[in-house]
Amino acid sequence: MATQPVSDVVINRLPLYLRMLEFLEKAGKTITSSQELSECLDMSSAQIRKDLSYFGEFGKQGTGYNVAFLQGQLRQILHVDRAWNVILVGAGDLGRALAHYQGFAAQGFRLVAIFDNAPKKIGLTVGALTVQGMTELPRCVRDRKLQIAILAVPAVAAQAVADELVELGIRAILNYAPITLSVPPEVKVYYIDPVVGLQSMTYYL
Amino acid sequence: MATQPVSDVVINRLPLYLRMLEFLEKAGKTITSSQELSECLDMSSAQIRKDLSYFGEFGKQGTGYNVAFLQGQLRQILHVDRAWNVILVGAGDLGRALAHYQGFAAQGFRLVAIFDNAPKKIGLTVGALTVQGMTELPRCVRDRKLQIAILAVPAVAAQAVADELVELGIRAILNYAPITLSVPPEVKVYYIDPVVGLQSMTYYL
DNA sequence: TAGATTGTTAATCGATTAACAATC
DNA sequence: TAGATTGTTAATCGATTAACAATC
Repeated sequence: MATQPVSDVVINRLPLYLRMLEFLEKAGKTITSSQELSECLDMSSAQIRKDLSYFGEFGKQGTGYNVAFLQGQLRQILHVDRAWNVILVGAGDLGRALAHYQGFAAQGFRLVAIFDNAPKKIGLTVGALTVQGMTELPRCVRDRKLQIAILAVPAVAAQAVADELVELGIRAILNYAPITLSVPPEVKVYYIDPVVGLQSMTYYL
Repeated sequence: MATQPVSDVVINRLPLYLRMLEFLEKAGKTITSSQELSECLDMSSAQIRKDLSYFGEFGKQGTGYNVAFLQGQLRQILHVDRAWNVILVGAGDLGRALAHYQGFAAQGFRLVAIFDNAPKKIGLTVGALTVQGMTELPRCVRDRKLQIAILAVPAVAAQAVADELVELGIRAILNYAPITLSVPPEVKVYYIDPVVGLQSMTYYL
């Protein structure tokens, strides 16, 4: 319940709680409990209560949690009670698919620019945006003080692009390139590699 | 070094080791060490040695690991020393992008069919495949004894589709739908939700 | 009130790491 | 041989859980 450093593993679960609360709200629920959440999320109720307790007291004994209230609290904690501008680097198949994905904007992540270094791709229209050359990237990031980037370039190019992004002030990278990036500790990287997921699962087959 | 149950957290790191070994091999390295791997992957060398030790002794004191040999061993352990056939359910923007992604086949995951329930989408050509209706799904999975599915349908449809896949014998689901699925314990689910990644990172901004 | 559920503690469980003998 | 690095142990560290007083 105090402001002590909270571990990564706890932080990574908060978005799952938030997502479930949105789901319950859509289903018309106004109240829930750590027990109900734990069943839906397949974890223990003690874990949910403990995770939340790092940030405050959000429930009522005997009753549980108000769905809308806890949602609001989680948004504040995660800093998603505001919109974030995001750039996308890489306009290949994956990059263009990500640019079309509605789920980002639906959660307050607004794609404001797309970059690629291939002359063929520069100038292409992707959704509401036009692909810009990498030379335009520094001004865009600096002028708009952007902090979040999505990286969807080939593995061989990823580290160099990451270096540039970090240099420009980017603090969070959603990395789709199948490579572990080397970045300073103050920069966060979240890795998405479907092949890693498949290879983990085949172990059990 | 024995065949005891190895924890999920260890299994999930093995694909990262494999990926790094492929990278080192491409870079012309024939030998590496737990130290070198640990620096590239940003973890401790002791952890890497311990993880590998659950499965055997793959290195040589004083020398390190043969890159090609360790790669082969990891492939065997993860059961990716063979090709796997995979189906994709959902032919929206995301599904079609995944169908075009070359990275699956490059690692031995062959997409053999795509399904969707929207009449508009059925019959569309996506890469080398034609979108089939969901009514065709049972026969495909059963006849080919498929075990792996990629789920790229809207959140509201995901649980119902997952139930059907499990019923048909699917044992591993790569889930792109932003929802926690309820499946029996013998079925593995790997979750990919970029919004969850972004929301975890904004906590630190 | 009786019943239910929180927030928190202490115990347990599991994962990581430091250190080093073995040995290439 | 001297130097290097593994595989493994034991210690440390951190995360999860069981349990319950507090209280709505």
